[in-house]
Amino acid sequence: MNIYDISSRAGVSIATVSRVLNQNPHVSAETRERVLRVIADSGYVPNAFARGLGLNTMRTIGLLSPDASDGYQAAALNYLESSFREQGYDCLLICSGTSLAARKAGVENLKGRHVDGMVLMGSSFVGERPEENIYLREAAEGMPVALLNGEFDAPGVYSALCDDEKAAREAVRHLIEGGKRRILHLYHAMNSSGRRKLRGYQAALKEAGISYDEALVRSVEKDRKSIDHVMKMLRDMEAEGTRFDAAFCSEDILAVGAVKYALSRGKRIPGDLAVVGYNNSLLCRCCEPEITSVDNQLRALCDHIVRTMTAALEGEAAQRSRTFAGRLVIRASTDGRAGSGLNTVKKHSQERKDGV
Amino acid sequence: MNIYDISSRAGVSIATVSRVLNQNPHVSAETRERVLRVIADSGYVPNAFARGLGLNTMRTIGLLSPDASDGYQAAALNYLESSFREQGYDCLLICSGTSLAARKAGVENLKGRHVDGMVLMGSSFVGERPEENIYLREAAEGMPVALLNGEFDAPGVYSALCDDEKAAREAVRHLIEGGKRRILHLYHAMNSSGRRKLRGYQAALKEAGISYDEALVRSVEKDRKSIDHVMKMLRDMEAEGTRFDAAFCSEDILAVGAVKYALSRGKRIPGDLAVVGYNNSLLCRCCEPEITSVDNQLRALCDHIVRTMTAALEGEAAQRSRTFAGRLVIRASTDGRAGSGLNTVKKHSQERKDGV
DNA sequence: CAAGGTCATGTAATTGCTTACATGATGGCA
DNA sequence: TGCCATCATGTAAGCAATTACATGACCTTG
Repeated sequence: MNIYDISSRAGVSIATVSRVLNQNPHVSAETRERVLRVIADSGYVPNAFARGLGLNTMRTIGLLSPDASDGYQAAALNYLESSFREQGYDCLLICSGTSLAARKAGVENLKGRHVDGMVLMGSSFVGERPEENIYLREAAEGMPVALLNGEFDAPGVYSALCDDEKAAREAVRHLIEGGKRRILHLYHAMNSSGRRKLRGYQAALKEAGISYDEALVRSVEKDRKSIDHVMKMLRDMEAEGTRFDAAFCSEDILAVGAVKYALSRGKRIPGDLAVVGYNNSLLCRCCEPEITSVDNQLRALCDHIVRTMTAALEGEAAQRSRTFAGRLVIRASTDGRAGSGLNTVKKHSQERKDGV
Repeated sequence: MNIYDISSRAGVSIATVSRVLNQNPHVSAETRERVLRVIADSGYVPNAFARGLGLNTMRTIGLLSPDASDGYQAAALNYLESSFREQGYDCLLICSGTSLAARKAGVENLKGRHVDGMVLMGSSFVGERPEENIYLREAAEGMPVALLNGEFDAPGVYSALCDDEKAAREAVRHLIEGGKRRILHLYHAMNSSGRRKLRGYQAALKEAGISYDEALVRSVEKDRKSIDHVMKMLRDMEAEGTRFDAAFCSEDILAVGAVKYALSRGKRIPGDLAVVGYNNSLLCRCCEPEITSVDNQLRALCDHIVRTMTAALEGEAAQRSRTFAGRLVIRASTDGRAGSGLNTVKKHSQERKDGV
């Protein structure tokens, strides 16, 4: 069943059928109706590949997620896909895994698929070494590339990110204001966002006159075992004589581990150990006490990416990069007075704008 | 840059270039190498649309997820995509939303895209009314359709599902063995899986000689507000004089709400209120006490779907439907002795096989 | 040495659309 | 009435691959 079948059944040429399919106004109402009836009767669906070949686009965006099962990326995925579809673009998904080689293969896969643009999710796409920035060739060749939570200044590369440094500084400052001095920083990856968080952590310590102690900064894998890993690590640290009274974590799941550790040792929260997470995911509400966390404005980041990507695809000028301020959502893990459901939003700092 | 450019630069015909691209053995080693070098130098990438037009496939599977931000569907998505890609299929993602109209539009979108097959995620795709089974036309027209956690007996429809009825019966039996008699059933959707769970709940009550009380069966929206909704609902129920000593929930997030309710009222868990969730998601481990939950073998379901889908696409015979047994993972919310990390697996029932 | 087989390579048809350009009908207006 | 603008419609040339079939070189073998 193709456009020729429809044209002969309707007694018109294929050009007319095509016009009907594409809402071209140069068709009489009568003819249009007849063609539409034939199409409906026959269950004809235009061949998308042929259309793509002629137009050189199938209106597809590639989404590359190192780990779509992660709550944060899943939420982003869901929101990005819906938004792009609203704009008439469908999304091809690649869950690459986190290794550089796998992510690179993902980018090449998307290129081979001739997607119109691609969105790379997560801060691991901005590397310090040039070979880590695996999308630059594609961007240079004219395919718009958007980074969610990463920033790279190059033509064709668009990005939206949270001001993690500032958010981290505020989070750690909040712990210090609660009287904490020995503050752990548990992180899961020292990628671009991880580096920004670390800088914020260090800045907050510095402004409070607390010296930076490398022994308090530890990395933990982020997966289903993270809770147990964190518990074990903190137990070992205390056994070795390392003291701490708070934890600033780069991910909510690590914060859950810290809370569970405190509970397992009979420590009071936040009295003996105050805990801050990052991403303000569902997990924060599930813990008891509930966990203070940084909301990094995922919706706003995604909105910006969809806007700039569609603008770029339609040849309009688009702001290359935009930074959004995080919000510290204060809960019981840092504030004994905070009851369930009565979350306080600490800061709502102004947005900063960059690029064009 | 197309196959003609490559062929003229390499001094061969387009057929030879095509042969090199497709690993056709009828090319001399020397020629092959020359062509590959030209391709590498020029950065040529074959046009996927033209290829798709000729072959009438772009090796794409459509994944339709009503809500990809849900932890369960996200995990399925991630695993399905990786597995399909290993088999040489890329995935087009549609996050439709849950309404029937939206899901139907999603199916039609995928059909228009000419995907090779589609996977519909979630039990809402099996309806009691015929018009709810929105994929039957596509299946009849020859596109394989796979249902994750749903079952429908028709040619071209493949499915993998958890024996929710049995799993629910075991879960409720476990509560009864713990001495509970007034067992709530909190559910989020009365779709095919919801109906199976309800039947299991009723069966367990019946075999224990406990009469079924409709007042204990309540529905709750599943979203970020679910915790608060459940808390409020249970508070109201108790205020109205409804008594209960356990809760069997169709989703982990609802179980979290039940646990939080108990904590907020100073009730002991599991003494005053025992709680069972469903899906064995990360949330179960975050709560304190940790939550007993049904693991419905997502990996196995996904594996079966990938296997049958690829078999169907390659024209091989494939088992149409397969049911997997759930596993009850016992934690502290039903068993005071269960410590963190020391989870017990209650049952590991045999699998049942159906269809061909 | 001729016939025939093997193998690398080329030619050209095919896939199903979009669209620039051609055509022809109709109607208004001088 | 004749000319031209307008508009519906048709013709045919792309788009960039795959692949059936043709060709011709070379080798084997009777």
